[in-house]
Formats: sequence, structure tokens, C-alpha cells
Amino acid sequence: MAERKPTIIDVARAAGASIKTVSRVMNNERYVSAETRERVMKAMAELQFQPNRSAQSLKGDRSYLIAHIYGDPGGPYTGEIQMGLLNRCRQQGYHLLIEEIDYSGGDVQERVSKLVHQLNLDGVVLTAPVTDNEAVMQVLDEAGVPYIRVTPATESPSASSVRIDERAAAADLTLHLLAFGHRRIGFIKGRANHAGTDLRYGGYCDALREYGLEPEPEIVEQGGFTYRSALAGARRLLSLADPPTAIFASNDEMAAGVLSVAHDRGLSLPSDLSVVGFDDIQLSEMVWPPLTTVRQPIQEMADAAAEVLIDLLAHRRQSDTVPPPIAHRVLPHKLVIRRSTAPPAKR
Amino acid sequence: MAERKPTIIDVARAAGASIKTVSRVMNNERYVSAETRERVMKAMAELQFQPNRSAQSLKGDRSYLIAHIYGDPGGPYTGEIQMGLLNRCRQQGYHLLIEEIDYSGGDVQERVSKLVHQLNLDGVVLTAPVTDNEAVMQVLDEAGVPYIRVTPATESPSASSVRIDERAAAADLTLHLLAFGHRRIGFIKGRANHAGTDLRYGGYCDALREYGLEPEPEIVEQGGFTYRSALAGARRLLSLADPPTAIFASNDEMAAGVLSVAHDRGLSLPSDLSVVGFDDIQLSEMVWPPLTTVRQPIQEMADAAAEVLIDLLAHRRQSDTVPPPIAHRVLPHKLVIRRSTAPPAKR
DNA sequence: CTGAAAGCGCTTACAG
DNA sequence: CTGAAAGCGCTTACAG
Repeated sequence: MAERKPTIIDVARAAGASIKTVSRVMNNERYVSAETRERVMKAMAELQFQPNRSAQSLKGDRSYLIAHIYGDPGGPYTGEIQMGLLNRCRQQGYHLLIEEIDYSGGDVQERVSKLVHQLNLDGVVLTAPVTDNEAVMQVLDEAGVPYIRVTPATESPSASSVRIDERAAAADLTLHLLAFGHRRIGFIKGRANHAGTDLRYGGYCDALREYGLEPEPEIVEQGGFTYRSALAGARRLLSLADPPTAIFASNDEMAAGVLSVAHDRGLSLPSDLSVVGFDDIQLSEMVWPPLTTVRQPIQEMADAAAEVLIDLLAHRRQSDTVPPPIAHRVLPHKLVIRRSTAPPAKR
Repeated sequence: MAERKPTIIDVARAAGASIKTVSRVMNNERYVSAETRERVMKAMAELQFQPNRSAQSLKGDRSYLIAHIYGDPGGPYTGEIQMGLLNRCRQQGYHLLIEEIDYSGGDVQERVSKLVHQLNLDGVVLTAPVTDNEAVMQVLDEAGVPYIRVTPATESPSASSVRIDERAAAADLTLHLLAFGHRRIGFIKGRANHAGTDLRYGGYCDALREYGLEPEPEIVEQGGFTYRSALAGARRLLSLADPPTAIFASNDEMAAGVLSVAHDRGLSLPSDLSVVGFDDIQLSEMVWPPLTTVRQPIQEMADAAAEVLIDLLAHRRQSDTVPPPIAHRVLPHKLVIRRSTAPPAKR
């Protein structure tokens, strides 16, 4: 069974210094002579000393724990976000806790409060739709736990955020279809209460108007960001007497749903129907035809979020430095043209 | 900013009891009179008391932290595993930490050791390929941290495991193709050093032999469990003078790759080519045609893993009870027949 | 059934 | 630049 783990006392003894000095070295504080520092470092290495985070957390107030709070269980978006967060956290010695909250449930405040208080969380990353949850933000504000919002509906003056310009991205995608000659472009919306839903629809409308067109409610369907949620809408659109020649689905999973419905009807793609998605998750390459979509740099966004958050935490500990200002980063998106779009076939 | 959080002392004062008594109530220990227990519970509720996990962890030795250690970043399998773990952990008051280890990197031991010692992890869930990593298990054994293995290559007498019978599942899938009349069935293997790779290939061979056939190396390709890794093999198989009438890809992502290659060649599916995958991840419904595959109940496996682990932890704390025996659960798999398989077309 | 004391491994003021 | 003391909020023996 486990040997006794070395403590700061063992290190101090081995280095011939006080525990306070060891603590100083551990925390990279100033005022330790180079010589002493080296002796301590050597002792730490020899003993394979690893500070006990619980003890650090109890008196100090850092836990080295960052939580990702989200409400999109198992989705590919969440997976990619976590990959980005993980990379950055690991580099900086933080650990990542994942907390899915049942967004519809009423226990949201309580769960977040428990998390924060019991675990002494250092910081939190919020993704949609939790990124816009006032109750969650209130708990975090009251507890004084810093957080960063990924893709919030509106930027707040009190918390930093990372996003892409979803409206512009949706417009780019729509313009791509318009440039191909499509004039009747169906649209499938995302989940209500989700920031991206309105922004993407807004970008679609912007682009249509640029071409002197008005969105037609007849070819706009409600979806929910899942594959299944797009099926009914796609069927209705393709059953119209005058069906659209292209369909813009508000994310890639819904676009995959549109493709399935089209295949099922024996349409030949993309000549009979062009389809675009949004996000450029891995799925978009795996369906047939591969999706034209707009790439959100999800991992980079997550990485940037973690970076901003950790930077904030570092400054918090050094009360003599000026805290970094609230920042709202907008990362570049990119139109990715694959084989699911083409000029409309002549009728 | 945050009010001072109530501590056990505040609760004791409010309830007119000692802190030890409060501690007893918190930990559900015996020897507290019903009356006292109730007074304490009431005080805890009124003060919204939430025990500080760092303090509990420092002296006691539970952190309420369970880590999932894996080596398959961002894959859908990992996402579903985590959903299952999360559900169970939440119910039991545990939090889930995710630690992706760069499986090829050499720092595996060190990272796991850090995790365990710094964070006082209560337990660990291992999934493939880490589930078979001797170095990781050694660190955990030495540290005395309980762990459970999901789908290990071989069951060990010292750690519980959860799995499905992959060999039988692969045989079932192959028999399904054989029953349709396919006799030339290509196979794309998974990543080397991954337990599932050999088991799935083994099941394929078992089924062929049941029909008096021998596997032909000419139609067996090496893949790596990713979409891209299947493309080259699929192209080679379909370029043969006598191409297979069906292809068994060792997981769903690779099967999606096979479908893409087939579409690209203008084959009509499934009449020109039947394709099967393995796992039944969400993707399998989203491609065209939807994949015939075998369902691993990934979430249930994760749930069972967390359950077994947490049960173990509970017994550890009560030294007077007999620890639960090492268990190796085999969950049922299920053949899922969709539209990617059909009898071979006449030639 | 209940409680007073000591201590977990660190960090925070406070002195030198 | 360095260190001795106190304390974070709990739990573990140990007494009653």
C-alpha cells in the first residue's frame, strides 16, 4: 500500500529551511535567495513532493479546479469545447470539472452554489445555453467566483467573453448560396432561448436583404439543434408545391437531418438541393455529401476562454497588480465549402 | 461580495450541539439520537450549510472527486461515457474530473501520480486504451486508489470491470451479413493495441468459420477507429477485381468513412454494398443510409462503472463491513438493423 | 449517545 | 531575505 506522502515539513527538513520558505518557493514568491530556492527545489524533486491541494485550498483559497458548466449533454460541441479547455488547463496546472446542469430543472441555483462553495472552485467557464443564465451568473457573482462566457447573447460589462460573429457567419453562408443563384432558401432555426438561434437567423435575413429579398415565413421552420429536430421541418419544406432549392440548417447536426430526408426522397445532391450547416464539427465531413458550413474554431475559443480566465486568476492573487480589463474577444470564423452546395438545377 | 460561509461551528451553535455531533449527522453515522439529529438537520438547512470539501478531504480522506482517465480526445464514445458517469456521480454527490492523457507521451505515470496525490482522488474510471495501461494501474494500486476498468483486454483479479462481449457482438453482426447471403465480406480493423480491435476481428472470424469460410487477408484492412483511417482501406477494397459485397468496419466512424467512399464512387447503397459499423453512437443514425451496427450500451456501461466504484468507496469507509467482491459485469449488446445492409445484388 | 482535544498540510499575517 | 505562530474547517481517536 501507499507509502506516506512527503509533506512540506519533510521538504523543509531535507532542505534545511523553514516550511514557510518552502511554501514561498512553491508559490513562486519573491524574496527567496537564489541559493535557498535551489536547495528547496532539489529537495522537492528528490522527495517527489507534490503539494496537497486540499490543504492549499483550505487556508489559501485556490483549489486549482475550474468547472465547465453546460447544458448540452453529450453533444459534439461540448466535446470539442472540453478538449480545448483541457489543453490549456493542463498546461497551467488546473484540473477540469464537468458539470452538466439540467437546464430545464429548477435546481440550477442550488447545484451551482454547492459546486462553488463545497469545492472552492477557482473559476468557471460557461457555454450556451448556460452562458446566458442569469441565475447562474448571480450565484457566481455573489460567491465572487470569476467566470468567462462563451458565446453569450449579449456581452455584459462584468464578465469577459469569447465568441465568433455568428450573425456575420450566417450571412456569409447565405451569400454563398445566393451567389450560386439560389433565390428560394429554406431555413431551419435552432432551439428557442439560445443566443445562436436568433443571430444565425438574423444573418440569414441580412444576406437576403442584401439581394433585395425578404425572408418568407413559409420556408422558415423551427428546429432544436438536434438531428431529429430537423426532420419534420425538412419534410415540410421538401413537400411544398414550390420547394426551396437550398436549405440552411442552423447547425451541422440539423443539416445532417436535412440530408437524410433528401436521400430518403431520392433527391440527387447537391443538384436537386443544396444544404448548409453551421459549426464545422467533425460530423460535417462524415456525412454525404460533406457539408458546406462555417467553421467556428471551437477548440480555439475554449482555449482562449481558459486563457483569459486563468490570467484573471493569476492577477487576483497579486493584489498589487492591476486586474486585466474585461475583454470580449471575437475570433474569426471561416466559410468551409464542401460538396453539399452547388448552383440550383434548372427546373 | 460573498458573505462569510457558515461553518460547522455555526451549525453547532445554532443547534446547541458540539461540532462532533454535527459531523456525525453530516456523515450519517450511528449513535445520534433522533431528536438531536433533527435539530442539527434543521440548523443546517436554515444556515444553508454546505460542508467544505477541502477540509473534509484534508483530515478525512475523501475528496468526492472521481476522475475519468481516457486517451480518446473528443470522440463521441468519450462523450457518451461521460454522460453516464455524470448522471451517477451527481446522484451520489461526487464530482467528475476529466483527464485526457496523451497516451503516446511518456509522462503518463507522472500525470496520474500528480492527480492522485494532489487531489486526493477518491476513485478512477479507466476507459480504452488507458484501461489496459499497466503503468497507470500500477500508480493507482500503489496509491491505494480504487479504480474500475471499462472494457479491458483481460480481466484482472484486482480490479472490477464492465464490458460487453465484443467478440460475440462482432460475430452477430457478421452472421447478419452471412444470413443475407454475403460471402465476401471485407473487414477494416481498429487501432492496434486496443483491446476491441482483436476481439472484433476474432468475432468476425468466428462467424465466417461457422459458415465454413476462412478469413481472406486480401480483404482485411488496417484502420485506426477514426473516419479518416478507414478511407484508404475502403478504397483498396472497392478497387479489387472481385470487391467484397459487404464491409464490416470496426466502429461506426470508420463505417461512415466506407459510406463516403462508396458514395463517391457512385455505388447505390445498400444494394451494391452493405456496410456495418460497431458501437451505435449517435452518428450511426445520421449518415446515409443509417448504419446497421451493434449497440454497446455506452451510457449504461458508464453508469454501471460509476455505481460499482462508488459502492466500493462506501464500503471502504466502513471497515466493519465486508468489501464487495471484485466484479466483472458483462452487459448485453444488441444488433441494430438499419438501412445500410441488404442482400447482395446479383452480379 | 455526546463532547473536548489534537491534528490533517498547507497559507496568512506578523516579526525579525 | 527568513521563520515561529496561529488558523483554515473539518475528522480522528479518545474519553465520558
